[in-house]
Amino acid sequence: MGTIPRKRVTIGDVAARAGVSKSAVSFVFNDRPGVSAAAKERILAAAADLGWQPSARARALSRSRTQAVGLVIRREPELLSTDPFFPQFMAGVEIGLTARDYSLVLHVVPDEKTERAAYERFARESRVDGVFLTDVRVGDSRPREIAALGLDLVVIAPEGADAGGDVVISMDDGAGVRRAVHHLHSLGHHRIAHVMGAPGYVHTEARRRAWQETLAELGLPIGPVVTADFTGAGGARATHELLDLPQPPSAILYGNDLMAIAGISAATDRGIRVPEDLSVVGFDDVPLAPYVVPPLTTVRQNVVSWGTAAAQTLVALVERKQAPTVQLPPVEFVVRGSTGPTRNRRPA
Amino acid sequence: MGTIPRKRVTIGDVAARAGVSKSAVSFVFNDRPGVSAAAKERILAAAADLGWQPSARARALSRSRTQAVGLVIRREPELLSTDPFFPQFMAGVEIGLTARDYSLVLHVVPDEKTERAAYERFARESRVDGVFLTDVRVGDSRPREIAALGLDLVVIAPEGADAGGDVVISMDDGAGVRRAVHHLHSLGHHRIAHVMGAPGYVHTEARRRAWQETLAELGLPIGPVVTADFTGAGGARATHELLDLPQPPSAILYGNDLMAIAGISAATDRGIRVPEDLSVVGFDDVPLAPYVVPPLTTVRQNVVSWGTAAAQTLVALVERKQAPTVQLPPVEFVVRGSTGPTRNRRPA
DNA sequence: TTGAGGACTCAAACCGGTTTACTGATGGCG
DNA sequence: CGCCATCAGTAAACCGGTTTGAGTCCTCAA
Repeated sequence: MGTIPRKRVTIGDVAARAGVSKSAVSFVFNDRPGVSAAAKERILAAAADLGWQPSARARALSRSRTQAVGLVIRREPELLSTDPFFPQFMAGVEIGLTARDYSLVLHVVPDEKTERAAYERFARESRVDGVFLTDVRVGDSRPREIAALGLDLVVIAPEGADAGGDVVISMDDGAGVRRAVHHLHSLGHHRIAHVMGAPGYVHTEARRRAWQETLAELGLPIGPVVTADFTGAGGARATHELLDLPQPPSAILYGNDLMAIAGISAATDRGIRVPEDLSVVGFDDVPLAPYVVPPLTTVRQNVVSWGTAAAQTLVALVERKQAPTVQLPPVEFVVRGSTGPTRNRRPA
Repeated sequence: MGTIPRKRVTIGDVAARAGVSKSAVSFVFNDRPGVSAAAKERILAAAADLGWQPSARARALSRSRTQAVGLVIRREPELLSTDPFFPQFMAGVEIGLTARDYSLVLHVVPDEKTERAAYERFARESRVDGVFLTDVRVGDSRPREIAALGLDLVVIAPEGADAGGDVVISMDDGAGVRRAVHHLHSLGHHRIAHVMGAPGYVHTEARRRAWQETLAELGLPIGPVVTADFTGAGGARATHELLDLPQPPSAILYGNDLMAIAGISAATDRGIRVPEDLSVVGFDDVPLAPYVVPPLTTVRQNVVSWGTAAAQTLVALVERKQAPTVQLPPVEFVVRGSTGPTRNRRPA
């Protein structure tokens, strides 16, 4: 005889098999008191036999909570596959979420309109309990909007960003920049330029500010700055602009690795050698950084750990529990071949 | 007086406001007949007034479907932020999913055990209706396992992969490789080596086979092959191995861009110039490819379109509808500066 | 005039859990 | 010994939708 067309096994089946009520099973699976050790054992055995596990669907409805959080990734197509941030961040988030049996719902959107729609959909459909917010911009209105939708929120932003009372996982972008400038200074560089990423972002601003403040502290002149956009093309353009200057810099600090690598390429095209004629520092430490010619000196941040911290914090927020205090590892500064001593020493 | 502590608005509120039953509201929101035009209008107005939208939670339970699909990303930490595949694929998936109001649930896992656990959790918790499977390996048992879990499945794999009856979105990895080999041949290259990616993957195998077959077609000797692992370190190691050969190749075709770029770096370190002494071809066209020195000749695939096709297919599968036939754009071969005519012409 | 059929509409059951209120049975204690 | 607190366990309500079955009202053909 064939197998009976097997329906999905439910909590009722488990209860029947263990000879108890549905409530008892529910209590056991939610670590609530009110079930004897013997009964608990029978219930667990029955569940194991039947291969039963509470359905997230049913649970979500009765608890009015999804056990899922959302992440909206907004990226220009050009930058989508370059950015080392999101893959690492998501890997970290995963670590923090699976430990608490949460899931991550993802939306990848191209522009602001679709981004807003994604958050609204999250809220209206009750698909997630809370969301992460990254790529914060100066004067960003999204935190308020998201809060208004009734979603719990954890913001990921550089230290010192105006958080307006939101829960923030903050990383110290400035520390890396400071180390970079000190490194260049110790190599004798005097004219240190900066190529900024896309304007408007808090982290773009934070990096520029740290660059400027460190130069001031060291008594160096505030070198030229060019605003770019985090893309390779933008980095190349900015580099040409800087090298066209009557008094070009001897070192350039870029807002990310992609621009820095494009910068090396642009310089090389002009016959300017790196690092003999020009020192280059990136930001991110993409996996390719050690393998470009010359290998890129850059700032490495532990993005995975931010993700984990952000996830733990968001889960705690959703469950109205005390958020664990997480210690984020400090930034690292990785010296490779793209920086070297300057030849044109401080002019008289 | 203060605002009344507002509860979540439900279908009942909408029904009451429109003066109809819950069923009528449900019918309207599911495009089912049986509601007069007048009633429909009142219902839509009421819903709009109240800002109501069906709750995904409740809908998932009553329909026994989540309107969400899952993607499990397994990547070694080293490769996580390098791989241009997943970000683009996810962006494409998003396009296909939002059109049908589906969501994407993501898990990023480090190894096989956690990967299996992720699929099991998807199924047991009923969190998703179907899943994508990528990075198919030779003799992969996962399609069977996933099917056994009762999840609908769409496999993304190179053409010719043994699909065992699964629904497959297949891309033609071989076409790109063939174009690359022809390109090198037309430049006069005779000894064309291949650096493979991580062994065991269907796409690693497909690329190697295409390389070999094209060489044979052109009457060229089957050059040396080295197995690597898609990482920069692996690519560098493989390159040194090839250049150490008594009769080193004049051109190397790599399994991906990261290895190719590391290969250029390794060759440069040895004083071998690219492309004068050695031509290099990558695979992927990462955004950095135009900006390394020299700019990388490589194969570009439209991964976004795979994602969209895969998403549309999976949704159709889940809903037991006819899958749309999607035409995937052909691969492109991008010639840049890392390939050039060989100096040591075909030996006598 | 009647009956069949179609168009609308609604009440109730259902999806599969969680939570609440309540019942018995113990047990500790004054 | 009597009373109250505690523990184990259950039935039923509930979460917020979808789906089914039955009922009402109209229209049209026989």
